[in-house]
Amino acid sequence: MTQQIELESPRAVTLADIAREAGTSASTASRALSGRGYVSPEARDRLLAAAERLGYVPNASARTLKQRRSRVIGVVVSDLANQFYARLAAGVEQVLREADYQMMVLGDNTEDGEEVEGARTFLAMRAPGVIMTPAGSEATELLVSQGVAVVEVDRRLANVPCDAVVIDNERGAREATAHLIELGHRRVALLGVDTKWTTDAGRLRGYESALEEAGLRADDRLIVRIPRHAPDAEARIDAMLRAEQPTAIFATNNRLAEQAWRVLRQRGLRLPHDVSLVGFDDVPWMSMVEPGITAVEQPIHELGRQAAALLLRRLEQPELAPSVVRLEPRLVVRGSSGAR
Amino acid sequence: MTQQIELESPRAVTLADIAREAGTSASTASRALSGRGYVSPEARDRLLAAAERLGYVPNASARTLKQRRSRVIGVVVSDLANQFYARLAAGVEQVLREADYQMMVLGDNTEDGEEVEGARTFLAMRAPGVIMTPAGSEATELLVSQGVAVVEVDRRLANVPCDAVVIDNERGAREATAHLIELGHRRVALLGVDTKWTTDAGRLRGYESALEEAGLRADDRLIVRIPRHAPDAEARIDAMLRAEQPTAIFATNNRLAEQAWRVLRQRGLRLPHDVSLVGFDDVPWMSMVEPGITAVEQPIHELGRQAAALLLRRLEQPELAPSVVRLEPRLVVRGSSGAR
DNA sequence: GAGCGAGATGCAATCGTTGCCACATCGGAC
DNA sequence: GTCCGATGTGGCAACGATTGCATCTCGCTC
Repeated sequence: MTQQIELESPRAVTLADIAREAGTSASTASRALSGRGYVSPEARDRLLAAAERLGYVPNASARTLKQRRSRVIGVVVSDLANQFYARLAAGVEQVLREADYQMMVLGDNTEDGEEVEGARTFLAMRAPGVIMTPAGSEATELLVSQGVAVVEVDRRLANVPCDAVVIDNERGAREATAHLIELGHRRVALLGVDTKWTTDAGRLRGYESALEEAGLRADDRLIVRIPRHAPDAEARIDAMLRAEQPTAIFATNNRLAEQAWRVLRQRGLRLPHDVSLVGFDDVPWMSMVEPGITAVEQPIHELGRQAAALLLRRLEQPELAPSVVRLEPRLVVRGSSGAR
Repeated sequence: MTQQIELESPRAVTLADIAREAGTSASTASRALSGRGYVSPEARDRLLAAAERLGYVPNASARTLKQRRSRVIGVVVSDLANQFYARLAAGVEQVLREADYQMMVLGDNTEDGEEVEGARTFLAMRAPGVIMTPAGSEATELLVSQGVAVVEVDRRLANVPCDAVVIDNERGAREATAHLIELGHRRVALLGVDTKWTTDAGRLRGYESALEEAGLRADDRLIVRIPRHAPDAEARIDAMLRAEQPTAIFATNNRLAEQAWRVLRQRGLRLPHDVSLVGFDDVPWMSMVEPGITAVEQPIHELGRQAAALLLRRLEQPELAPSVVRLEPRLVVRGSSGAR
């Protein structure tokens, strides 16, 4: 209870301290603790004991400075509060941790400049690699030009060669749309994001190709592209519903699905009786609401794990040709999609 | 298209490089870029231009090594994939970013040792401060003993004095329980976590005191304490429901609420007709299911923001007495709680 | 015209770790 | 008895930014 708290933070224990304690030089201490180079068993034991006794914690900055690269992997996601990105980050962390790397997350690259800012931060820290869900190509290019390994995940935007892990968006969207068409729907609205991301493009393509296969024409008025963070997203969805009277909606991400769902509820429209709804990206609430929401399930955790694994592989073999891993989504049919 | 990619990563630009470029010494370059000390306007301009031209990125490790502290704040949360922690981290990041600090998240301190491991990582990086939702007291104590500022958030576990930001759990739980009692419930079950965390203790206390105020006795058989990550959580809840036939359930976190909800649905029990349900921590699905779940809403984002703000304050004024900020929760009544 | 302080700059040391190099020792091979 | 390779160890110079101190030049004051 009368525990004495040191107000002056004691200067941290250094290699020199434990070397002195064990009666060796700092070089030998370094070798003993890092396991590189020759050290006699006796010296090693003494040094390890001394390190333990003094509570030695190696100074990461000094090591990074000397070795010119750290063990911190940068991770940039668009929005940590969105379950998609949070689960992705969790997957990445698992694998990195096993390989004894640290993960440094920047959780919000919504504003364009921030992403480049983040890249600069990772350069400053001499991170050997960065994993990101890119918002633009600039950051990736900067990093790659400085010799940092980059893995793009979920979408691809870079104009320079780099590894990537993505979902087969086109196929997922095609299956979702085909499912609605099979149920008899002919007026299927698409809610998309107004970006140049490959996710959106792929999902749009899948939608269009499903229509085409069924001999239907895509109708531009049924396609709503909403900017990220648009405050009037729900109003736009509502307006389209009123104007176009689609019999089904395909929402291409979990946010849009939620917004569409809220609009439908507010309007008193019944799922699937009045309108059918299919989402892309299955999140927990979709299996909890009544009826459940039919959705394209993505292996998000695996997406993160693979991205980390790919990055680690590249760090070991920098000369490898860039590879793109494509993971398959899966349509989960629930009650929100019904026959017309 | 024929873009040449440098395979040998060019050694990064250093202060010495831009000093040479501008015809000054490295010292002057340092002063110009950091804004500390005298530099003539002309020299400054030349140096800034040179830095810009060469794409200078300061080496964070060198700076940290020399200054003996970094600008990285460690953040440790229990489970990034849980919306509670993800939103907390998002709040923290916002404030840190404004103050030009980096956030380093460790997203999973479920296993006891990992937390201490994380603390060691932050020590190695010479992080000036750490924010965490502690799982044990060891990590905090280690950090504090080494002069690192620590803010505990959501719960308090340390045996050493440190700042904290918490929710008034007792009050939230009391209100939730009182609400059920007012509706006529006499057999209110409590689903808690089997830990020594102050969150659980506070919520349990609130529950008990509400019962007491109403002249009721807490019945141990109605109190289920489930270990974190117990695989049989739903089975236990189910067993208690069958054995004790409570008329209402108070689930003290969002996971337990979800699990209870699933059990009720599976059993075909109707909310609130057969059983009432109130949760602690309002997450999106609770307002989406039908009926909506009555829940104690916590200002999570604010919790994160305050924790970061408190940490920043302490970094500026290390001598300040530790303070504990208590934020107020709010009961949101929805359809899942009804009259007995 | 001596003295002083503000303005501006560079030198050199330092932060803690690593790794190259030189040196020492010893057993064994020729 | 050399010579050699395998072991072990310590010295020393980096890595790149910062900073206390010394230095130097002005412009002023008295």
